[in-house]
Amino acid sequence: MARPRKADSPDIPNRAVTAALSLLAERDGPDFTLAEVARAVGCSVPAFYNHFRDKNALLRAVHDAGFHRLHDDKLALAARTEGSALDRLRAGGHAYMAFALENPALYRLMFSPPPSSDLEDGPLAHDLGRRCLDLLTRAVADSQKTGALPGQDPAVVAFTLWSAVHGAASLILQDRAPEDTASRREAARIPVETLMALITASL
Amino acid sequence: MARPRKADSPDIPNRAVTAALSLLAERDGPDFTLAEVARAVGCSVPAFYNHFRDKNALLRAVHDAGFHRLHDDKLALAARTEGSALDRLRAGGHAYMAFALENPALYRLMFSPPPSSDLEDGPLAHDLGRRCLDLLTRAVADSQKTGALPGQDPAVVAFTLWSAVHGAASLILQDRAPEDTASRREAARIPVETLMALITASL
DNA sequence: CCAGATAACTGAATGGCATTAAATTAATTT
DNA sequence: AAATTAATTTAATGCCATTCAGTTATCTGG
Repeated sequence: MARPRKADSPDIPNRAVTAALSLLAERDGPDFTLAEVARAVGCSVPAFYNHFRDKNALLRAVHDAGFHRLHDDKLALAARTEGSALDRLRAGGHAYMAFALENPALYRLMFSPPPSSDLEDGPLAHDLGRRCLDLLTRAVADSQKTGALPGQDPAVVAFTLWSAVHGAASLILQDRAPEDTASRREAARIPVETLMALITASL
Repeated sequence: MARPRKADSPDIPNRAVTAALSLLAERDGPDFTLAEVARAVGCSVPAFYNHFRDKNALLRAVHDAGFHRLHDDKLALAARTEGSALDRLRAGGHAYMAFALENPALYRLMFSPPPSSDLEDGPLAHDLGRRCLDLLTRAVADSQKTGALPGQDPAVVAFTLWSAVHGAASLILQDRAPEDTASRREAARIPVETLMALITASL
């Protein structure tokens, strides 16, 4: 099916994803039109359909690209940071919030996954999110070795912490943080520190 | 502007909201068409525009109705439950998760608010969510009187807890809970209990 | 009860946008 | 170089929100 294209061929799929990422970054809303993507890529709209089943397929590709970025650019970096296990947990939390605030539209897309009209749904998307969660689970397990969170299942704690930072990011991006927080950056810092305080209180 | 209508008039706005709530409950996706709403209400599509500026205005009304339900049917009830402050906190958490699981499409709409093409944006929507958050803040403050969470700002803790349950609900509705949880109900129970364990550990 | 004003309603456009269809061009194979 | 296949394009098609122009119902004051 995927006949090799001419070497200097525009490589429409990658360029479409890149263009969509740019459009998401420019606008605040998650809505761009296929015509815009096609114009940015330099092809006509129907040509797009030779590379993606439909618009949702593109959105899902962008969704996956977002998780790759989150994992590689932020979380993996934070996990490699010097310091105690709890420090890495804190760094990961702040890195996560920073990613959400820097890429609001992309973040929203990553967590309002477009309906998969495709049969092979779960595998990749699931694995990508899973890899991010695994990073977190490991940090939790390491923290437990230092005495924190005694007797808890690290996977359960990791999911709860992920829920908390995701929920906070989601609410802040909707301007639903308490109105007395001066800036989004501050609103994003507070829940992470509060969670860390809860965790250290269990020592 | 709002000329009083004939007494037996169909009261299109309320019926439209009710119809939209039904459609959201039936379908899983958040997408219904104005024609469907109009048919359920028993009027033509353009008649709809005499009562709502546009479709987003209806979505915002449904959004608000969702917060009313959440507050009145669930959270206020849980806040009145017998038991210690921590028990009420736990009951509120479970009630919140139950609401999300029972009304998935409505819940998603409540937390992906449609763009407000209306100038008077924030007040009501904000106040409704705020009232829910206030309930939670009060429960946290009461819990602190019994020695939990010493030295923390109750408003900050409340927002963090809300973030956590909202994030968990959001992830579970996307089938992003760890795949080893047997059912959604169980997946919804676990994060609330984990948070309660963290809180009681601070005693 | 009636004439005029005003609001609510309806069927028929309009227009944006995703998706398809039919036809054309380019590339690859033999 | 002819034939097969893939990639692309222009021109539909269709769904749906929104708007128009005209019509009917309701209310007001005489």
